[in-house]
Amino acid sequence: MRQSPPSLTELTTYLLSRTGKSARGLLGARLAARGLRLWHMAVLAALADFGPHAQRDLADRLGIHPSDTAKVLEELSGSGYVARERDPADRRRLVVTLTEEGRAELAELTGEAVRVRDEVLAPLTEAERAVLHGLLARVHAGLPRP
Amino acid sequence: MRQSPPSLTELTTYLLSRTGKSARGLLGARLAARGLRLWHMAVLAALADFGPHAQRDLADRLGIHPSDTAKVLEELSGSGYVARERDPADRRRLVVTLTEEGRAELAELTGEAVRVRDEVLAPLTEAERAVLHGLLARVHAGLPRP
DNA sequence: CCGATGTCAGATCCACTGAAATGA
DNA sequence: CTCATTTCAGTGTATCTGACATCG
Repeated sequence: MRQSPPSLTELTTYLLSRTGKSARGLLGARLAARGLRLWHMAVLAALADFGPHAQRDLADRLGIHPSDTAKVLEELSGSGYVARERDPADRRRLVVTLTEEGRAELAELTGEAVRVRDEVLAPLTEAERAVLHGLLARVHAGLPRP
Repeated sequence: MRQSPPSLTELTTYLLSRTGKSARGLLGARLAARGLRLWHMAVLAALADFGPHAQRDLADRLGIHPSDTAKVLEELSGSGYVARERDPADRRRLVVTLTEEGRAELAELTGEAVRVRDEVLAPLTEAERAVLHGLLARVHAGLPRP
């Protein structure tokens, strides 16, 4: 009686939506336990990978609405994960930098994401997980900008 | 500048979440153009696959909150896609049946889902899409019931 | 441009009503 | 047979979230 309708499970669109929602929900719950949400992690990752950003550039890169970046950064700053400083070359700009605490926290969050992956992908072998990851990476790279 | 942080794209959890959100968003937009949402499609699919249901059984199967099924069914009934009748054996129960119009509409919606799939999975070959579908189906089958 | 606040829609969930079945 | 309990459908409320608009 708990079986999903085959009319839906035949649709890759549906499977993507469902599995994605589970992954999102599980990771979100673990971040929430640390007082963070998904955007916080995305910001930390962007700073770790690409170095300091102006706020606007962060918003552009991640697709966050510019109105919402201030709050996210305010919270990250309050926890000491990022620092905001004036750009000495252009003193109008606020440059956001990842702190050591922020880098350490990102490592923790990455560990949580890995645990969520292991949970969600439990039915798959290691080799299958790698195949899935490769396919999803190509799909993701081809997605239209939001 | 629009590149996603590798720290995130290395995480299958993130890719699942992102691609899933795209799929959900694209399909949701197409359903919205027809005045429907994802739950409406799920209900039509369940009725097509498993035959008439009492409302409560529909809610159980799909994981919809029972409070929300009434509104979804009201809307589907208003469009003539489902019919509701009292169960003569238990007059509390409303038995929901898919109409011919509902079956036709479900076929249309399925077509939309296929077009969304082709759009999202554009970077993959046919064979790769089949592999992805098979992996996702196993992942989906292993997900805990919400 | 930056930051803060407000709004709006969507989803989920809980509490309650009223009708009907069930069983001690 | 009666009465308390349970089940079902339906309504409304509350909360949370994400995305966007407005204003200083």
